[in-house]
Amino acid sequence: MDKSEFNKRLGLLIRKKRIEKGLTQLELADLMNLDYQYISRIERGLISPTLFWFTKLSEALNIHSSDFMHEFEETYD
Amino acid sequence: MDKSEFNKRLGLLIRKKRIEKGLTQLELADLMNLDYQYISRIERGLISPTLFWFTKLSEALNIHSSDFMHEFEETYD
DNA sequence: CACAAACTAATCATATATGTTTAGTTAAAA
DNA sequence: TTTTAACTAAACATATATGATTAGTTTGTG
Repeated sequence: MDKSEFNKRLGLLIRKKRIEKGLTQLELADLMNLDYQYISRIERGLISPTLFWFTKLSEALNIHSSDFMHEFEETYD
Repeated sequence: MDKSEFNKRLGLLIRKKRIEKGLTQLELADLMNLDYQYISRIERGLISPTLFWFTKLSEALNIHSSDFMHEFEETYD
């Protein structure tokens, strides 16, 4: 899978999880101490977060990053 | 955990996994189509790879990235 | 010791992630 | 329809990830 498709699929899953938790982009961004435009870019697949930020994002969504990764892997099996 | 400590712990685990698989930094880098100095920097904790490259790295090491993350989480519980 | 493979370190370049601001769009609610 | 919250989009800046080269160090092996 190329980077572009990877990022798009990742963004869709992150958006799904955020909405399931009832959070806005702004609220999620506040939990991570960064700006919500960053969340918007991730969800639209424009960027691939570093592993450090992916872990912070998982914590903010109350999901183990390993579980998050597992669910993500299932989206392209 | 701050970014610096996060990266150091991640680097140590990646190095451990690479050596368990009997790969040199160069061989691992070749599997990922990038230069081995990049692997060196990750293992020394100088950088945090993007999620995309972390996934590629996991594939090259024949480990599910979710399992990799799970083992990583255990290093700081 | 000598030799070679593996790795570190430093530097410089480029690509991409991240920070910030502003304007515009969408969707829901009054 | 008007208003507002939520979001997208685009531009610009800075920080960091990634690419590449070169020199030096470590480590194992003869």
